[in-house]
Amino acid sequence: MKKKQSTIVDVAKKAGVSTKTVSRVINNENGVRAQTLKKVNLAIEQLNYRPNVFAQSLAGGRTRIIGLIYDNPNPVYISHIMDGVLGYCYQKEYAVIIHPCSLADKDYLSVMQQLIKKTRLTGMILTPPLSDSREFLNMLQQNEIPSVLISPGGEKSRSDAVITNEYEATKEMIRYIISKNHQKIALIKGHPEHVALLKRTQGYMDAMSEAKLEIKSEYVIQGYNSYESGLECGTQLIKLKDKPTAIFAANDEMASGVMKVILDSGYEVPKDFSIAGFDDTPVSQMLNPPLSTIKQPLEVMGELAAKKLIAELEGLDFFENQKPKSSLIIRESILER
Amino acid sequence: MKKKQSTIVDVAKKAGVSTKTVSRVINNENGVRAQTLKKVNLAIEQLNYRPNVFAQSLAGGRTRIIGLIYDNPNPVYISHIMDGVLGYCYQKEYAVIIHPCSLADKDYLSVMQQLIKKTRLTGMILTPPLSDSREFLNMLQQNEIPSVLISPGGEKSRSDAVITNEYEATKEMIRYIISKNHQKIALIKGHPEHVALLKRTQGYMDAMSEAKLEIKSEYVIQGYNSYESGLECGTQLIKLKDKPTAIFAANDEMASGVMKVILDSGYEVPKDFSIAGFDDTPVSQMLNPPLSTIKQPLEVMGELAAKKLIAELEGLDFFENQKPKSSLIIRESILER
DNA sequence: GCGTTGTCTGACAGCGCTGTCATATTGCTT
DNA sequence: AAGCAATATGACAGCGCTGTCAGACAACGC
Repeated sequence: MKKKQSTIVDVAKKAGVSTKTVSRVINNENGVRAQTLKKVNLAIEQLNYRPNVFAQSLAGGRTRIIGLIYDNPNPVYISHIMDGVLGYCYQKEYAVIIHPCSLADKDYLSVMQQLIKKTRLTGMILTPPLSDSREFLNMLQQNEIPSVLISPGGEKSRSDAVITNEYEATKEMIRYIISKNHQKIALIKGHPEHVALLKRTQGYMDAMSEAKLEIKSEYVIQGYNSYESGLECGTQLIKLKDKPTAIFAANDEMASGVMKVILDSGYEVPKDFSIAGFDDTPVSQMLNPPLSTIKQPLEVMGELAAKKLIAELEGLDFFENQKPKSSLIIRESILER
Repeated sequence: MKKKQSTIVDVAKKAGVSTKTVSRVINNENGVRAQTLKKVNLAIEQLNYRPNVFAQSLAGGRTRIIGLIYDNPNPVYISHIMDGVLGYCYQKEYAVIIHPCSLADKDYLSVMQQLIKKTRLTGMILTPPLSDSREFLNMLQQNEIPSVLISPGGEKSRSDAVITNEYEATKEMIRYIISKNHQKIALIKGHPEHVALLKRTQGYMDAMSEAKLEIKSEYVIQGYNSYESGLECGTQLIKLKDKPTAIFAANDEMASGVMKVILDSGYEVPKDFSIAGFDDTPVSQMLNPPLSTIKQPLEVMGELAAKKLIAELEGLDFFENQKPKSSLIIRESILER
């Protein structure tokens, strides 16, 4: 006795309507009388009916597949985002195609275009730094693929973006450091091509100005997001005559590089230098001393992105006015002077 | 002028055969004359034809979707496995559904069963510790879902598993430590429910025996894979009268916990204690001192798993007799005595 | 009451492919 | 050369759904 999945025909029969009407119901089309709606929904429930996605896609010419595209060397980052996206999509019966994409690859655009053709996906979620590639966005527009951007750096806020209070959080962190009587605070900037990280820079700048602290140009160093880059920047910093007493790095990797250099040079953290990072990667907890950092609610952000995208795909309005909040994680790497 | 995707009918016309024959060609069915095969393939190429997966699934009743299921707190681990799986599946035009699954969840089995029904996937790849759940495997068998297991701990080698030389690699690491004149080497065992990690334990045991070194029972401690667990185990170890001089932990998290405790207690690494871990998580490089560890070729393993699964799904024989090799990463956490 | 909108609902074709089964073709045997 | 099995190919229905369009029905004004 095989339990076969029931089909739209079964539901139609049971409800005493045509299959088309059932179709209308499952697609939330309007123009179905309330009474009919109820009948159909009842039948659906009783039969535990679930539309066959493949038939839907075949007939409708529109799939329920969205792409999650990333070019991020940090697996922890995307894996959390992913959790959020997957959770919501699963419940909404959308499939997710996860795909890497390297901006460094000359013809990444055509690769992506192929992906779209091949998988026939109907929407995309882009993580930084992809979310700042104008070309990419244009390509999507040309292909009529709706998209949602996670933490785009760009100008003004757009409805199709998920952003957090990175700027404010950074500011708060710098303020916290200042409150510990630090005045000479250095900044290691994020990769110049990751526009999103500019907000971190901006947060630093503004917090410093607010406190009327001088921003010495030699305290602001261009980093490139990697541990190695942190190593280099740290080296520069400790060579300075007038050394900073605290260092904020735009991500944890760089912060841990800086810490390493400092420790290796015989200085102590946080006694000689206080350090803070950004991201709350697992490393930050395990560093010695544990690193103070900023944690973004990545899973929530992923979920929100999925919500926005699916709402758009289904032609629904979507308002979620609160933006996910990052929070300070204070550990032992910052000391009061 | 819209460029429509060409269909099987177009190909059939162009090649002067029936659609069914084209279908046979794209599915590698046998019973097609070489000459016909060539004609059809030519037409496919010329039209840049690509079968519509949805139509295939609808008509054939068999999807080309496989599931990658994980219950692993380490995002880095799965993300590398994932890269391997995705890469191969993309090229073979299989879709991958990635889904978490918690053994701790009482009814994870029915959740998984629902997933299968809902997504109609036809094959699964399981990562540890899922790959050791007998129940899970039974359930899959009952649902006739072929599967491939990554690093199952169990008994003998099975054709549907991807394994590495964890045992040998651990042994090698212990031998290396011994070669640095250590005799008192402690082991922090992996989570008892992760059968796969037993191989690490076994590697330690055998390397010690081979070297005719005593395995003091107080040197062998049960860990639970987390950083916190490492903290505890480390505490136990340094309280010992007769302290070990080297400590091998079954993963990097625990190793870093141990290191933290040691450092906090005023001892030095590697001067007082040498330490080694397993996994080569990003942390291991950033620790201070950097941790010696063992790196598994996770991406290769993921790819291999996908290869095996797809081969099975398509009824092909698959022989790949070499198993992916783990390698020692020697950093500064081990010192010659 | 009747016509006239406007609102619901259903019949039906067809999305692109594969399974079944019948038919055509080939190769081999004698 | 005829006969037969083995092999290769094709016709056709149908997978489960949605789009189109026409028909049924309700509501409304006069």
